[in-house]
Amino acid sequence: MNIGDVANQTGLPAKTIRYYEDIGLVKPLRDDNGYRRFRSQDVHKLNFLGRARALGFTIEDCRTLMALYEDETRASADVKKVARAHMAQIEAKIADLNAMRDTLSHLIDACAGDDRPDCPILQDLGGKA
Amino acid sequence: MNIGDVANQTGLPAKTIRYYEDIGLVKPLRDDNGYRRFRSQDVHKLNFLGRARALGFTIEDCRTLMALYEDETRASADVKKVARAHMAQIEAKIADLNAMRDTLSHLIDACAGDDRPDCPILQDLGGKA
DNA sequence: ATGGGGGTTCCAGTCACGGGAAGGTCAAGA
DNA sequence: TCTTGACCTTCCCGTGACTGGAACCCCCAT
Repeated sequence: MNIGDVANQTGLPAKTIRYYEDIGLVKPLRDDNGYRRFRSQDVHKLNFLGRARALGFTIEDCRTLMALYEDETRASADVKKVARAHMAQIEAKIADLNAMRDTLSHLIDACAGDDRPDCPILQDLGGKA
Repeated sequence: MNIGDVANQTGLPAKTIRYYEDIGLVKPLRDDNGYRRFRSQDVHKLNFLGRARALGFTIEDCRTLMALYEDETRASADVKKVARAHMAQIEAKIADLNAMRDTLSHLIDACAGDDRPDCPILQDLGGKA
């Protein structure tokens, strides 16, 4: 399979696939004309990567997870540890965003949103007073 | 005030303050020795920027908000519009993160986390089967 | 004169790609 | 056979909002 077919199958942009090769996540073969030739195991890896990325894992996490995936003697505890650390990050981010949303929500509610200049949003940003 | 004092007062790193000058958000004066000299209005602006950034507004949003802040003839509707657009982005991100968290949570719960290799997390990433 | 704690500029790196240029390759149709 | 157009290749730059670090200047106290 050429890169375009793989892009179609996996839903990953060709650019992304080339990038993943660049950083050593996949190692497709090469045809005589220089085109990348992807075996089914390459496609499988790319699907794995796509799913892991969709769950928000960093590339480095993906590298780790892939290594565990291919290591038959892994301990599931190691996988779980990576996943838990990642979930902690996600939850921290959610908490941050929720705080922002709450503040913004209050400010937006308090703002008339008409053609007059008075604006509690700007007042707050300007240091309240 | 020199940049270090301003950094202390605003809580912004000196690097960030220089960056903000670079991109034209603040325009401190210069002493003869080349040092930046910040007036109180500069400090005020930087505090404004710090708060806006803490609410997650992009730098471009900050630029817009600052312009509105300094425009006495602004309409609060314009401010509200910016804030609402930003809140929509935040909510979209929260939704994404919640979806990830839910999926991750399930997978983590299903994983024994012991020294055996069987792992539903990797199974899922590998395409379930 | 020396030391230390300011300040300055500029360059490179972050993260995970995306855009676009310049050019090679291939299969199909006129 | 020639040409068209859809592929593919590499390479370099840009993204956002900084952060780290090098190399250097300035000022005050000892």
